[in-house]
Amino acid sequence: MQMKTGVEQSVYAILILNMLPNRAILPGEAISQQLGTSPTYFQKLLRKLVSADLITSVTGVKGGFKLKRKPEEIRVYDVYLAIEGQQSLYSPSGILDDMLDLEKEDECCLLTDLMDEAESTWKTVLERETIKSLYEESTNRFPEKMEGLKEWVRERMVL
Amino acid sequence: MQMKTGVEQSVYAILILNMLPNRAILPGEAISQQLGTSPTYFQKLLRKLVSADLITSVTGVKGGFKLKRKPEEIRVYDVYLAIEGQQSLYSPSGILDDMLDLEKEDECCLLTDLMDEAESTWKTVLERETIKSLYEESTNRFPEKMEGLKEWVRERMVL
DNA sequence: GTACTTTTACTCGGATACCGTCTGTCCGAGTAATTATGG
DNA sequence: CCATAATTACTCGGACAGACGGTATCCGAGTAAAAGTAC
Repeated sequence: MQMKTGVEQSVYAILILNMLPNRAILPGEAISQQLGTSPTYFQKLLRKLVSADLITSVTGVKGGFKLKRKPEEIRVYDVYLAIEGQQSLYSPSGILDDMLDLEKEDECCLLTDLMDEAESTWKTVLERETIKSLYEESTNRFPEKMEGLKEWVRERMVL
Repeated sequence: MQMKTGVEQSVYAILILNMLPNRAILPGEAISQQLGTSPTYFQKLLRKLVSADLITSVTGVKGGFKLKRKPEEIRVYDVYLAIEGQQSLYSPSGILDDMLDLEKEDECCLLTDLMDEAESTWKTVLERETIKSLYEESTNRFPEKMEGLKEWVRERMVL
């Protein structure tokens, strides 16, 4: 039970896209280069983020990606959902129903309520943090390093 | 990112072992039969529960398993730990360190704090519920069915 | 009837195979800006 | 100089290969109760 590595990559990718000036765009390969991940696989992650309406894509020459929402409206949980999907961490298998020989309408899983609640509190924490808050935190901790990254973005962006 | 099915099986297995009278023992195969799972794989789960000090085993003829602790001292989280292991759900990959070109002592992951906190609250919920509380809940909801199961256990137990 | 041996029914733990999912690669198609070409 | 065609640099989405972990099976070894055997 481990979170996919794609979630972390996606968060940082969005953090980079957040450095773009208005209407500017960054090609996917530039981002994957900065992240140091495999370009082809990273493209698949980007498409998931597009499907989830977190970023927009522009096709053709001078194409690329940019944020679709304001950074304060992109929660870490949104990124998680986009990459991992919305299925819950626990899926009951109905063992208890067989053991107790329960009818259809009585079907139950003692653990479901508990697990759902646990996952819900977990989710709540991930909903608190947004790209904006992450961005501010990192610029506070590493102002000059982040400025350098921003500079890099400006060199690679188009439009 | 899905919880292993073994966690649910283990919880129900312990729930069954909780029906044993004092000093009685139940062979692993009887349990797996009741759960309707593959006997060989289920044995591996049982051994994990033994290693985690949740249950004790008796070898030889008339051998089997029984609870090692009182049901109120076995939390769902203990079972989870025994099966899934104690590794955290999120493991940072250090991408940000490379991006910002951080030194060793500055190494950081913006997401670690958040993820750790999320997992912590999740854990807390799983620590609340114990085998005892699950057992009481199920006997309240299905008193006669649970009594039937208890009867089955008495037929299969040894010693 | 007692001491000893054999059988039996379990757990223990390793080796191994299967299978689904995550990771990663490749390719053809679509798209739009840029460049080349022809009049 | 303008219209059109070809090239280029991207995204899109599917097909597919490899790695890894969870699931599942098998087997030999250890253990202790029970059953069998010898005297």
